[in-house]
Formats: sequence, structure tokens, C-alpha cells
Amino acid sequence: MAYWLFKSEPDQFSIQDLAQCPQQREPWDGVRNYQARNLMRDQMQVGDLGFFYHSNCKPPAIVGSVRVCRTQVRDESAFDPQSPYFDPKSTLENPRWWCVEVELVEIFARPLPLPWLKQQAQLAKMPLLAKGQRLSVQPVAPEHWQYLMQAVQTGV
DNA sequence: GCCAACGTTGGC
DNA sequence: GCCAACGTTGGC
Repeated sequence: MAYWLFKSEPDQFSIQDLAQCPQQREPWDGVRNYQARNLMRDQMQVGDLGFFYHSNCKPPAIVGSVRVCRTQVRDESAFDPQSPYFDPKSTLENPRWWCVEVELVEIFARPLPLPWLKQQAQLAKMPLLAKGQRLSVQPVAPEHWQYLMQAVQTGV
């Protein structure tokens, strides 16, 4: 089983929005970056866990966790001319954009803000913290996942 | 609002 | 295939 991190701007889609979805599930659609798409399409497995990260807000933070509950999901927003994620190059015969469906596991009572993450020597190698890293779907190393979950559970 | 970093586009 | 121009991300 692998671990991931999903970024979203809370103005666009927050973890509270996910909690309001039917069955607290939703396709992670709208990703228009090939590297992120490839991670979702080729690497993710049902049962994988991910952090939900709020970006472009004050403060940016890891705010909860999700589980991958369906894979090989076609990104329907690419077919919708009304959608901001519409891509005329993605066709029903040959879809360009794929994602996974995620379900809410937990909204953390105490989010882990970015400034705190940056202070943790154990997290120095997290891709999220690398300069210039913009990927909206990222892998998370097991040791980083465990360190962070321990912080969540113990309230450190 | 600024801007550094990165990704994409398209002319050549 | 190169690379300049442009667009986006996202922290600050």
C-alpha cells in the first residue's frame, strides 16, 4: 500500500466540501498535469491512503486524510464545455485525463500547518517542502506518513 | 500583489 | 528538437 498527498485550494474544493459529498466520496478530477495524472492513473491502488492538503490559503496545511476507493476513473470534467477543466483534446474514445475517487477518512482536529511541517527535521525530504515543487498530487514516503500520523494522534 | 519555479505551446 | 514566450502554481 502506498501513501499520497492531494492538494486543493479550499476556495475550490475543501475537505469540508468532501465531507458533504454523497458517501463522502468524490473523483479527484480537474488535474491537468501529466505527472500528477500518471501517478493517479498508473500508481494508485484501491486502499492507498492520502493526505488532504489545503494550498493557497492561510496557513497552508495538511487538514485530513482520504482513502483511494476507485481507480482508473475517467475525468468527466474534461468533456464538459462548461467546466473550467474542459479539454477538447480529451475524447470519449481516447480520454486524456484520468483520476481516482477518494473517500474521506478523517478531518484532523488539529491541522498540520506548513510552517510546522518546515520545522520538522524528519520531514526535510518531503517533496511537498522542496523548493519549487508544485505538483498537486505527490507521493508520501511511509516514514513521513507515520511521523505525521503520530503527530496527529499525539497532538504534538 | 509579487515573483520564483515550473510546465506548455508553437514557431522555426 | 530547440527554446522563447507565455501561463500557472502557490508561498509569502
